[in-house]
Amino acid sequence: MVTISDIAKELNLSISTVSRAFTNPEMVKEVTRKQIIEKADEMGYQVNMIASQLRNKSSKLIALVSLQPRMSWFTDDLLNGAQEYVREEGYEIVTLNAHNAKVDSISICERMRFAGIIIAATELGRDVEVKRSKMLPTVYVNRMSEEGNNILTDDAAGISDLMDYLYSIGHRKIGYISGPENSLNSVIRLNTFKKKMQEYDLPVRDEWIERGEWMAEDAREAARNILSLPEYPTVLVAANDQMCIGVYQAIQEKGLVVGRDISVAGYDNTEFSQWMNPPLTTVSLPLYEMGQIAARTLLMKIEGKEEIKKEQIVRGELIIRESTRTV
Amino acid sequence: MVTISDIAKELNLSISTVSRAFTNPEMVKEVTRKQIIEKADEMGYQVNMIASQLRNKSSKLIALVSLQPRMSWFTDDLLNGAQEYVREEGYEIVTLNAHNAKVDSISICERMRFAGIIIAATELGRDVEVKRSKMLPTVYVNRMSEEGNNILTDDAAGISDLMDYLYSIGHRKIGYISGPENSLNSVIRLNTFKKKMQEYDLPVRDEWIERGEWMAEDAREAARNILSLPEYPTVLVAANDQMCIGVYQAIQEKGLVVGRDISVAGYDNTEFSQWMNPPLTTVSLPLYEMGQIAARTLLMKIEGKEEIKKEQIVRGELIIRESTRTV
DNA sequence: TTGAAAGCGCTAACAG
DNA sequence: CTGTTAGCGCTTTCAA
Repeated sequence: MVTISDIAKELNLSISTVSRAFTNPEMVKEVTRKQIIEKADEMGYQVNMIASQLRNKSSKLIALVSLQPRMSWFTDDLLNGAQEYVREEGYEIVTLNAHNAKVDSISICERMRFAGIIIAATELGRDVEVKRSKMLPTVYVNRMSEEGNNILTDDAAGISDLMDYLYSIGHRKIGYISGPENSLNSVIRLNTFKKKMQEYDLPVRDEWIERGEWMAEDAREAARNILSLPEYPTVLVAANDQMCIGVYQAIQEKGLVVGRDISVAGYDNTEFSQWMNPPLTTVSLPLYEMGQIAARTLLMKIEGKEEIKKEQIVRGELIIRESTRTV
Repeated sequence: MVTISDIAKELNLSISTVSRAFTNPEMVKEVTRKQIIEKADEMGYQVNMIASQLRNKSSKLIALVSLQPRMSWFTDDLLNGAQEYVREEGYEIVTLNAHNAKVDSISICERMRFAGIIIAATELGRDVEVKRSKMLPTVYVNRMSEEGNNILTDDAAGISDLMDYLYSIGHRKIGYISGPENSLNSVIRLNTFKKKMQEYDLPVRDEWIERGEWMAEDAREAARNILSLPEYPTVLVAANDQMCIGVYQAIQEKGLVVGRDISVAGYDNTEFSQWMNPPLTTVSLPLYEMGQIAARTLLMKIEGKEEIKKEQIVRGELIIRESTRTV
């Protein structure tokens, strides 16, 4: 493997000059520099960041640690947002998957002396437990942590917007399929649903509230239960998009048509929601933006600049499609 | 930041003993070792892999470089397969996204002196150009490269299996919506389709062959064209699942029912294909397995063991669901 | 504008 | 079983 010393030897220069040609080019005479760069290219030289990091004690690599078995849509959009931001500042992001790891991912980040860590959890309060880093600046996305900085989505505002919209187009009989009890996102969404119902002076009917584990299958079962009642709602809200697939199935089984006979709305704006038939009304998770904010916050911590907010809450957007309609 | 020398000082030991306690524990007396480990914990010590790598010239980090703007399903399953394999061997994978990077990802891998690189391309022959690494062992997934080792999927076998199945359930009039011409996957799939038609002594009717850019919208248009013909096929095969969404839409627009009036089949077995209505018949891309093979191949290269096959072709599986039926 | 030399934290050969 | 020491490749004083 070629080193600056190899280049120096070839050119009869000192290693310091070669080093400077790369890190402080203006300190090296034009012609010498040209020579060095050329020779380096020819020899296939690449700076050894390992060595330079040991010397400088500073890394330009940020870890995005994903707590899910599959990285998928959640990490993906988050990454894009974060990436765009950090690249402007000369950093790069590498993604680690904490699921099933032999050595915990946080330790890997620490041992590699990465510049900082972004932790991404899909479910507030439910993902794998993860060691907190005492060594590296960390920000948490969709996870509450006492010590770090938390970037959260405004689930209450999201459901609130959705409910207002449904109310405004005439819905009064609203069914709800919640996520699991131990997910904070789920709890917030459900509570907001109930709160809004009270606000509208509408009864919260227990038989119209079901619960699932975020999965299509659970929701199909749940929707079947609700639809088999003597009276059922004019709209079914599910706590995430995935469950709406099951809701669509149950509705179809009953010979009804989504968006005509009964409305459906979800949450997350996952990619396939636009491809459903009919396309699903939902609330977006502002992942791209959360990624950017996470990145900005992390870089501020890394560079030890200003005081940073403990919590930043980002609002999603109501996306109206054909699965909901006026009654 | 605490170092072995800090621990050594606290304990009145030499740094070598402390170092050994971590890397060659059997060389250190039981009690001394216990002491060291305890003190290290107490002080929050984490080995500085940067320093130890500089010394050892060996890394345990493998880079998975994704060439797509979004990592999504493709990289995701690949990663899971590769991860499972390398973790057994004490390696860890970090994912880099090459899209829009300021510094090319391969250079980053080289500069960080990672152990090796897995390059993941979604489309044979179409993704971003990427520098080849002269420094690090590399394997390519779904990308042909002269120098590296290539892990490919058997598109010909996949389409072949699908066609045999369609033929066996009575289909003789088969339409095809191809992907773009400059994607090798697409070309192989299309050519296999034609070859099979000839094999069955069936005419390849040009008006029943359309082309799209892998997108649902293109395929909707394409399917509309085919369905507006005086005579149309009993089954539409699209070169990927994503396009089947558009095919479903076009069929529905015409008042027909997928799986009853006309059959549809795709390719890739992307996650949502099972959630389509009706669930889509398709051919799986064996990404998990390809990930494992890529990992195994790469580790063999890294450890310089046996001779390695230049190309490994992995066969996907025909997945029969309700979108196709006997005519 | 260039060179000599120290040192980042760690490992391993060598000596005890 | 433990300590001393050289050196991995780089950056950065300091001196020329």
